[in-house]
Amino acid sequence: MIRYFGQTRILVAVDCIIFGFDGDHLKLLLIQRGFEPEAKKWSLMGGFIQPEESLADASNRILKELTGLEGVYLEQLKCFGAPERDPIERTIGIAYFSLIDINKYQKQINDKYHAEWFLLNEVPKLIFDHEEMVETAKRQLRYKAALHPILFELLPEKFTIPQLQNLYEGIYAATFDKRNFSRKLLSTGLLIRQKDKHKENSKKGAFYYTLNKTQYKDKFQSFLNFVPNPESLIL
Amino acid sequence: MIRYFGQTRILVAVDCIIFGFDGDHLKLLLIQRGFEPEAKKWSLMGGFIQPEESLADASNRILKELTGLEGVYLEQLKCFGAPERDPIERTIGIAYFSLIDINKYQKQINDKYHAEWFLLNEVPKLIFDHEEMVETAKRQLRYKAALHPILFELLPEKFTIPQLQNLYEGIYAATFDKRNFSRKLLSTGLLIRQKDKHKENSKKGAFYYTLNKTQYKDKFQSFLNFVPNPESLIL
DNA sequence: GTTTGATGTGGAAATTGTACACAATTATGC
DNA sequence: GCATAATTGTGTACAATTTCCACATCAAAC
Repeated sequence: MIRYFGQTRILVAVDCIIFGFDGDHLKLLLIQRGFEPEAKKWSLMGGFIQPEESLADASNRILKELTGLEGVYLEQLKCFGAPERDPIERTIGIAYFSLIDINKYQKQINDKYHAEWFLLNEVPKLIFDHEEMVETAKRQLRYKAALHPILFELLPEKFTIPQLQNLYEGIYAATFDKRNFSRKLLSTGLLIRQKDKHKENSKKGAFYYTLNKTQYKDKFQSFLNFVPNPESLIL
Repeated sequence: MIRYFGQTRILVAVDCIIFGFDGDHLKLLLIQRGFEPEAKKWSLMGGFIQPEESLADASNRILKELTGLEGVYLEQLKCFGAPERDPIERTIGIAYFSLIDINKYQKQINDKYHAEWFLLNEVPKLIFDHEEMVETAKRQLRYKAALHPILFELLPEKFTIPQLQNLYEGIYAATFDKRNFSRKLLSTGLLIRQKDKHKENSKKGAFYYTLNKTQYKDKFQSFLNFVPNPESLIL
């Protein structure tokens, strides 16, 4: 078999930053690393890419192996390649980020796997450069969510406008006027109002909405400017 | 030396998509590949990453070795990892894209290196998945230029508003109202009007402007909405 | 001094974004 | 059963931004 001569071959890993939303707070899914070095330390979901699999295949496989998740939102984020990022051996790390509805997967994650959800501002120390990856992912999430309806990936099928606002406010650590917020969201045509109400949070109850998936696909690439006064926020 | 056991190590290459603007048209810098396979075929600037260099170092080195360019705008674009993308041996390709002022580097590129500029819509067949890389880079350029003042990286130090508009119109294959365009650009505070005029294109001459670099750094991350009617454009 | 081709500028109308306050609902406790 | 309290849902006035549109200016070339 002919190969390129005189070049160094390197390990390539995929690391997944998995964000979830429990209705109140944004969370990050972490795992205790199962092998040395840094075994038992908290880490992103990661694994080496295999000879015959594409990057997307690898990230989906790793997500499935370590958490059981399948068919969730997964997007390539950035490639990290500092020579010393893994002390054992040079490894290129390709970061993917994923958005999921926590409740949908709560059980399987807790039961079968040793993954655990952490509040986004209570993330423990992570191995290698994983904290930098998380920071990059948070920035990307804030950036993209300001323009595109990406946050619906974090919500259950049925959700309320106050929940949605809660999510946006959490992500930008800001408060938005609810009249303007709901008008803006409704004007996108992305929401379909349901007949029933969510009654846990208030006596009056809040109408459920579902996502209009056709609109979602059509408008995903448009600039929708979900965030008011973006100049005043840190994206 | 301890290493990870039982994992496959892979070649990792960096490929640079280099855009230039000659005052009239957007162009792409290509090189004739110097080794087999596909020697003499047109290719992006690429090379394997070396054991001790970071990804950014590698892309800068490759740019310098193949074109002499240094200190230009360079941004990581995406990682391409289909198993069969290089027929000789599996190689991960990390694409970077770069924006330069053609005229500033015209001589050195032509003299010392075998690189050549192609009109963006007359790009020849490229090796491997390089055409896909170019398409991805074009999309990213259109996306980012709609929001951030990135296109100034393509212009010489002194430029005119009609040149600038020409560039935007080329990138979006659209025409913009020049009154609105110049008002919008001037309102950003990014432009400093010079005393002298560019006289080649008209009898009247057009004022030169330079970039206000302080404003440029400050506002680079803001959403500046350079593009009118973004809904009607393909980004 | 007339022609010509590109440059530079302003104002009206429409749209979008922002600020702001009060009524509706119903479980709860008295 | 009635007042309370917590949360939801909605409208209007004003400001800012975006869009649309047309004419005067300049200087080289003739």
